[in-house]
Amino acid sequence: MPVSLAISAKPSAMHGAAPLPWRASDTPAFEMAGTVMRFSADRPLYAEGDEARCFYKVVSGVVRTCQFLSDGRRQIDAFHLAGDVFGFEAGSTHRLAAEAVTDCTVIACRRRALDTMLGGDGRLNQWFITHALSCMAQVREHALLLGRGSAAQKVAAFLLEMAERGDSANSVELPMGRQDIADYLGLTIETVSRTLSHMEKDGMIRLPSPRKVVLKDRAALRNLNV
Amino acid sequence: MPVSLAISAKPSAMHGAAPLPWRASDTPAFEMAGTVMRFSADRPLYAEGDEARCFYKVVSGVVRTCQFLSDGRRQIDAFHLAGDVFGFEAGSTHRLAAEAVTDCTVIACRRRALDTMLGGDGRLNQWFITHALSCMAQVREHALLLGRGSAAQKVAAFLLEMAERGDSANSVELPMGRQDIADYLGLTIETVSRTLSHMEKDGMIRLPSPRKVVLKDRAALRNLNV
DNA sequence: CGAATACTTGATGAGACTCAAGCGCCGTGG
DNA sequence: CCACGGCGCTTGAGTCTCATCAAGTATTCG
Repeated sequence: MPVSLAISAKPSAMHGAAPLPWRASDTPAFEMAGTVMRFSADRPLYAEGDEARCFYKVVSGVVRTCQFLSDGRRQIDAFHLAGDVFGFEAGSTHRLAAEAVTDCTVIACRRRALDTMLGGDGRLNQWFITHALSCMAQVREHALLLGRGSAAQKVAAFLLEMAERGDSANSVELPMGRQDIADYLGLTIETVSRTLSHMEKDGMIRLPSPRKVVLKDRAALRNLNV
Repeated sequence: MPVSLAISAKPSAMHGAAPLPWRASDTPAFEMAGTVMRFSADRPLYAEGDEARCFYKVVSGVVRTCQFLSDGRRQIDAFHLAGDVFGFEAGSTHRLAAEAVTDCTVIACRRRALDTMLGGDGRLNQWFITHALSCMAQVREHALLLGRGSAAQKVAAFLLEMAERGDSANSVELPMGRQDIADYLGLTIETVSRTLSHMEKDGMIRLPSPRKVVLKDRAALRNLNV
């Protein structure tokens, strides 16, 4: 079931709320053949170490890429929303597992097909190089947050990121649970929960329901930034 | 003073001691014109925000890439040793500052020259894409260490990395001071120092001098790993 | 309605940071 | 040659943040 896979302008990860070095106009208007696949919430798309035959573009829903630590903890590397591309690897295997956060639809694209194209199409090359470098900047941002940020800084950065990636309204619907947030930020669910409660008490946010956050004072959240 | 800039097989950063998805045989045997430059210890090569006209390859000595945080702390992103390439950016400016750790010699290569070549040479494209993805994997590794590792895990990983990147002998000569190590690992100098002392007491390492470390029990160090 | 799941809240403790002092090395100057 | 000062590193004591352990509440779903 080959389907058009327009590679979008949006970078593939949610690593940083920082302004991205990325413009819609930078994106070449190329398309690639792919296969539509559906996954229901919490199903794996692929596991750590699986052969990296495909990379993916999210059509709808949310996907997380993550790795499992020797002590059983899990580090979520990124959340991938509609339009994001993920699963492109340097080596022959996936270094990160990918799992559906919500029910989702993705387009899978054979990597070999891309490899053959990469010799020829200049714009395609440019796009992938820029995409890779762009992702790297985001990973760095995330690394900084993980390594240097306090719990409050982490949660604030996360909320601002989610707001920015959504319709950027003040009301944010979180597609993932507390455990996912904690594993993304390198915290425990208790600390995430406490930090959110504390922010509500301080008037920075409102929590009409666990999954819904209203940003009341973006400036205050931003001021926490690393 | 144009000089040959053979892009080496070694990835450009010291982000993880993990086996790299990278073979010497993968490297295209292309060369590029560059300019030799020398810097003495602690001198900046470029600052955060500088226009990214060039990228660099280390000939000798050590360079660090880092960013400064709003509270005055510094995060070292990577140490670049002889053969490493760094300073290649997605956008038009350097997101990270680069500074000489020791006296060093680098080859600077104009980025524009590369951009024009990227349209044509397939292998060159491949190399850069792979290089970028490879670096990303290392940044991820570093992010994991920063976010999830204990002080002992961080220091152990750092020592193993340094050993692996050097001649891989058990005796490692550290080119940087404690503050650099601390800023690389997201710790304080006191914690780095204490951790090293503790490891010596436990018989994992020996410290003949502050800058010299002898790995006595690599397995024990590795067992600390995240 | 009841059970399971997700989330919140509280009490306690471990690990790393901060502040502060002390050590050792090296270069300078008397 | 030795005294001095500066710098990098080490060590110690107290504090703070976040993880852990443990209930308790809310929400969903059978």
